[in-house]
Amino acid sequence: MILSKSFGYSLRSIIYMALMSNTKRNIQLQEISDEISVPRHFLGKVMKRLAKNGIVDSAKGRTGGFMLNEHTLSYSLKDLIILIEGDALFSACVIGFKKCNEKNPCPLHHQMVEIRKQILKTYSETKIGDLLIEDKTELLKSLIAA
Amino acid sequence: MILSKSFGYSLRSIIYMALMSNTKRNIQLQEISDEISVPRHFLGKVMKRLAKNGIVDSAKGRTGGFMLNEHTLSYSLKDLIILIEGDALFSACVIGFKKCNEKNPCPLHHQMVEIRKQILKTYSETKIGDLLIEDKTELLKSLIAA
DNA sequence: ATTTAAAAAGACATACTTGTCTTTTGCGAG
DNA sequence: CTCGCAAAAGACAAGTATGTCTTTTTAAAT
Repeated sequence: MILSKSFGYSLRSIIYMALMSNTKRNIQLQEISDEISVPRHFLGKVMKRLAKNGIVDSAKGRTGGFMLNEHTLSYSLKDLIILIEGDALFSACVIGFKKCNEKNPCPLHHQMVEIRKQILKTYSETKIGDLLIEDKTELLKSLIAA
Repeated sequence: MILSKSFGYSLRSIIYMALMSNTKRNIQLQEISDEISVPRHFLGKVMKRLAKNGIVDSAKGRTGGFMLNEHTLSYSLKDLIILIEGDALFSACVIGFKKCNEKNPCPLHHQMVEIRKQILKTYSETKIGDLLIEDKTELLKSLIAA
């Protein structure tokens, strides 16, 4: 798969929270993992990472949980991917050359430059909030169906 | 990394063999792994797979080794990637939806369709032989430098 | 203050990719 | 025919992503 499961879980969780944030302030891990059908404790680690890096907020204690903040939906896919996967997807040579660049290109370098240009453009321009389509019911259904 | 090490090793080996096929008929695993600096036995498994699937030929015994065949350089990057990595890169939903398609798209579906269109085009149109640039010395140097 | 319930943290298990080592098989050289 | 050397094959280890379980920390509710 192009992107990791951790990334998929992150994105689905944030979208789920965005859909629910009208009705509730805090959303618990249990609810998210139940609703989008992902392993609870593994998701916990992923969410912790999002929280530590300010993508979402979190609160401990009795009425604790996770919540979006004013920036969450403004982060781009690229931001989220780099946080979860690192930047190898955008920078590392696809066939593992340590020093692969314009002056010392690997045999695939020129092809990859073009591909990455488009990937980077799409992932940079697409904000998480852009994924919130009009039909909320349909969006929720697709989140759960995964 | 977008593509696996196995794929990188495959491609580098084939290109190395292409560069050497003027002077020798068979090239041994030992030589390839020495020259392009990859783990010998791991490369053995990769080459075995290439041989089993007809991408290259192989011969056992005293003067054995690997050799290109008349089709090797005509295979596309896509052929090689699918053989080594499977087709998930081209088909699987990037955030893991089991049933992700036009009618039931994941939130990233439309963005990914465009990206994959270009990836598929580039990987399909690029034959392994297309990577054999004019300057053989430069090409060999880049193979070894990885 | 005590209890309760949540995230945070950490130990451990599983699956897959990558890497190492040894044994088996097969073919050409002598 | 026998020997040597190559690929082929298989057992095993390391590293990483993923998944499970338990303990610790923290804050609200009572």
